Amino acid sequence: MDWVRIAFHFNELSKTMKVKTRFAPSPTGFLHIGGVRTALFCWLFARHHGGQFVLRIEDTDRERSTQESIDAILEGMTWVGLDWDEGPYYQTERFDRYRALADQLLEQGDAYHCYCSPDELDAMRAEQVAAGQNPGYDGRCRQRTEPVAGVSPVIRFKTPAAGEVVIDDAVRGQVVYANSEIDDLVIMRGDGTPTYHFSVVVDDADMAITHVIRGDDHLNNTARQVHIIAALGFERPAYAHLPMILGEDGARLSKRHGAVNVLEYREQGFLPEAVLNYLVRLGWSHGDQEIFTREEMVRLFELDGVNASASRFSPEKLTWLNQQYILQTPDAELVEGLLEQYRRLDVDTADGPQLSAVIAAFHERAATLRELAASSVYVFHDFAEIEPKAAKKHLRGVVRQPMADIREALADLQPWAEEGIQSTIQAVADQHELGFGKLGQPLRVAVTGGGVSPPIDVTMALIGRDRCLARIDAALSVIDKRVAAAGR
RNA sequence: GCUCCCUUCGUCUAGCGGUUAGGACGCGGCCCUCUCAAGGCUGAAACACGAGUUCGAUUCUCGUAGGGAGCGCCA
Repeated sequence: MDWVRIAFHFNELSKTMKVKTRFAPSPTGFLHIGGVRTALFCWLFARHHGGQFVLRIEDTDRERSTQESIDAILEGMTWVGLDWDEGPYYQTERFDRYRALADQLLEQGDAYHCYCSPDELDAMRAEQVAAGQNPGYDGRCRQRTEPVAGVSPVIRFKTPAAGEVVIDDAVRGQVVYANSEIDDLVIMRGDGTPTYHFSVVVDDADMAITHVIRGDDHLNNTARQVHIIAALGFERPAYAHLPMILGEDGARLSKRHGAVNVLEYREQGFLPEAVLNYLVRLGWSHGDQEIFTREEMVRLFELDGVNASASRFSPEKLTWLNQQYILQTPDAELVEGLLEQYRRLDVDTADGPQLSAVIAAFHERAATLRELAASSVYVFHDFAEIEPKAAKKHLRGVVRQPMADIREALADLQPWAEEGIQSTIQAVADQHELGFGKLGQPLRVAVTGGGVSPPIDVTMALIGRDRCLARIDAALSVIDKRVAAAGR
């Protein structure tokens, strides 16, 4: 069966030659989340086989390539920790090489100059579509012998007119194209720069790429590239075309789908490990396993676990995974990222408890570092006012006396620690014949300004004695005002 | 329009001829509980449709439908 043959072919390739993959983004924007998934699979495959991973910047389109984009790509790759062994290479530094090979094709008779104008080409395509044909260049300049004055010609590759191309793809199986469906594509622009189809082929060969792993939007392109490879006498790499990642609505991922720039996830308080773990499960699986360490991913990743159908991006699941990672990551490793989030919130953490203690107390109720920071601000800064709803519900006359008793006992508590705080509250509750919760919640509101926090003893231990006493005093006066108002 | 690819719960997926079709996210319920979480248990929820092949199809083949991609002097 074809499948078996293809799988065998892949295994043999991996064994006999050193595996080398590449990620080749074009610097026309930020590093896309879909691009990261592609890079991840390339990286995993290389690492799994003890091979090399190359980063190549495809910047032949000088109109749209920017240094800013290059920086964003490098920063994004670094953030998620997909390290490369070679590169980054830049295609703009290799123009001489492309020109030389284009000349070679010209001499061989596998390419020719084309003088057609854009208008002429448009008209031709319109006609073809009207006639129900697959639009494509009809090769009208193949026979031309005389240059056209004033036109700097492009170079087109001469695609075989008859026959077919067969591509063995590691995820698609065998895909066949009739050559009649493939037109003569432009390989060199009028200005002497190469086009994508030409530069990829040359670079992949020059850089000895063994496995081309890329998005399946390139599947159709592969047929044309394979012809160029043959004409140049290069060896064909193995191919694996990955399914696309769609937005939540099933449409292609784009800016309107929120965060598509990886670096935005960093800003939102996601951990790179969580992002990678989420992405690896989009189009790849290993039985029922959901959580993979980086080492596990490298050890378990294989192309035969990659499926063929497109998947949708689910922010909910990413968020869940991120929380799992926040829960599992040693507190100390979270400190740096958390500090960055406090900085964004303008929170000064100098006057407060150790951040690792804050993390330990808050991590099970925060899905992102951003949430973790935002929900713990009161540990470092006083709040402007108590949430009205929480105050109304819990700061009542009945808790005035017990709360005052607690305040008094707490003032002398030694040491200021969870156990003592807990037993103090319990003692006062017992004394007033109240359940712990009857006092815990009002205290929480007094001390945090809201109704949600870690356990009250933990929370108060973190906030510190001085702040707690002052806030309880403030709450007591809120109660007093309220009682007075009610009594009037 | 033409060519190619894809199709299991709402979503991500397991399954590789015979299963009560499994797991995860999300959603509902219960437990735990000083709040909120986390955690545990639990419930609802899927093989797009139609023909074949076969003793037997979610699984293999072919159609149909739906979705995606490509068809540039973009990558």
